[in-house]
Amino acid sequence: MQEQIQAIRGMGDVLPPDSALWQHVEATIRSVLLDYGYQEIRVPIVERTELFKRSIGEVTDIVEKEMYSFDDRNGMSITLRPEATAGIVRACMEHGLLRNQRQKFWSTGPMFRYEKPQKGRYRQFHQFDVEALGFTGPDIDAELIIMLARIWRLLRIEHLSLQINTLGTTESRVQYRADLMAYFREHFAQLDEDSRRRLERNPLRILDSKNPDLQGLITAAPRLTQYLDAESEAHFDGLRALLDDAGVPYVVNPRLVRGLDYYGRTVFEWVTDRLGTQGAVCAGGRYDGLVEHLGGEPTPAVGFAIGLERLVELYALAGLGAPSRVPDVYVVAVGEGATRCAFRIAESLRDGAAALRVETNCGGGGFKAQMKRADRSGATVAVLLGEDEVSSGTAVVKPLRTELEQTTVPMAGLADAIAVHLRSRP
RNA sequence: GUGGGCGUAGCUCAGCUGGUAGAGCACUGGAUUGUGAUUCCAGUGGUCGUGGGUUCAAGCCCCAUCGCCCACCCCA
Repeated sequence: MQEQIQAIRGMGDVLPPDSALWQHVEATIRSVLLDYGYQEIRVPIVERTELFKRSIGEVTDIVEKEMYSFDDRNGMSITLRPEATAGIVRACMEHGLLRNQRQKFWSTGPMFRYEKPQKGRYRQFHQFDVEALGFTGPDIDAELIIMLARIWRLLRIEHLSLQINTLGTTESRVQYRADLMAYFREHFAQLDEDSRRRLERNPLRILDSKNPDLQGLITAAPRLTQYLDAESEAHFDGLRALLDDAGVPYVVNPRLVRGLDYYGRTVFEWVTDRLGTQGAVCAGGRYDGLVEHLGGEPTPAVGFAIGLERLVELYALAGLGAPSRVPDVYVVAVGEGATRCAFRIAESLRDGAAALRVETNCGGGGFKAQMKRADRSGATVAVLLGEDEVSSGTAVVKPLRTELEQTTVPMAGLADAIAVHLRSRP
């Protein structure tokens, strides 16, 4: 016997009934984004490895050990995208979409990161990504966050809290970073193993440490706010004012930093405590330096990514289900003549003014078996066709959700007879 | 990458200190010959993740491997 081929580690399937949950979550998000004037952009799942190295940063975990990189047949190194921003920015530059223009884009699809899978963390995962390019002021930052709050509200998702912070400009952060590094070097002996490792590569992350032994040291560390330039401070104040006006609650978390190098000024994160340790459902921020860094004109930009697996899981926990889509009619047909008749009837009911949702029995079976299927389909009424009906040109209409009696009607009156039952649907 | 737990029918699981597998749900059929969701009866379905090893004998023990789960790390 042949070995069963399994899915690749960390790459899951979405099956019914979960797929209905995904559909609902995705449709809700898409609809809000379109309403706010964001347009869809579709970019390849594979890009040149160089793009991600340059945009995400050479010394990040993502680039160093999490990318799915391959050589293609010409020996060019290509990579399954670990995130969406790089590809979208590349596309914008390539097609001249940023020349004196502003763009509001959204995109969605799978991302790939070679990590050890656990709850809320997969090797193939899905994001909804939004990028606003060419906007400088805090208004667009606020719009993104307010828009997200609306999405959560429409999905009736609770237990999500918003944290925001500002990282200031690149210049101010460079200074802060240097001073912070110096501070932790002075207290090197007190640092744990993780923090020592972070010290050289990303000292800001030490501030994020969960180790209780370090909290005193962290509290006494230099604060980014002390380094903020006036402009960044004003930008952040502007954002907060707009969020306050909109009634979107938030917590300013001075320790909130980002794993990707290109962020500056606004950063934000929606987190939950309901999904275990991988609690970041949506994260984003400003990356004013990225376009220039990739060789384009200096272009302000801000965006976010929603982790769909995590969001769907959170939605599932709320137990709200998905809007169900059941047929109006299930056509039961026993015998070859009846089957042919059933197909004609089904199509004409679908074509009719009422545009009925019709499921036709396929796969044969007697009346009993077909009635069972009709019931399980969730249909409101069953239309029954057998030898007798075919020869007399009639059909039986049987309500499945009410106690009303079934009726036998001539073919021409079928749609009307069905309509009666659909109106009295519970 | 580091640690811990788990892997028995499609699904949820039971299987005592090792003696070659069971339940519920689902599915199929039946309870007077053309009719569902209740009830009753019967049936299909598993080389116990995979590969080795120990043993007279392994689902239960050992090793390896694949996968899942949880935490660290990181992040969506």
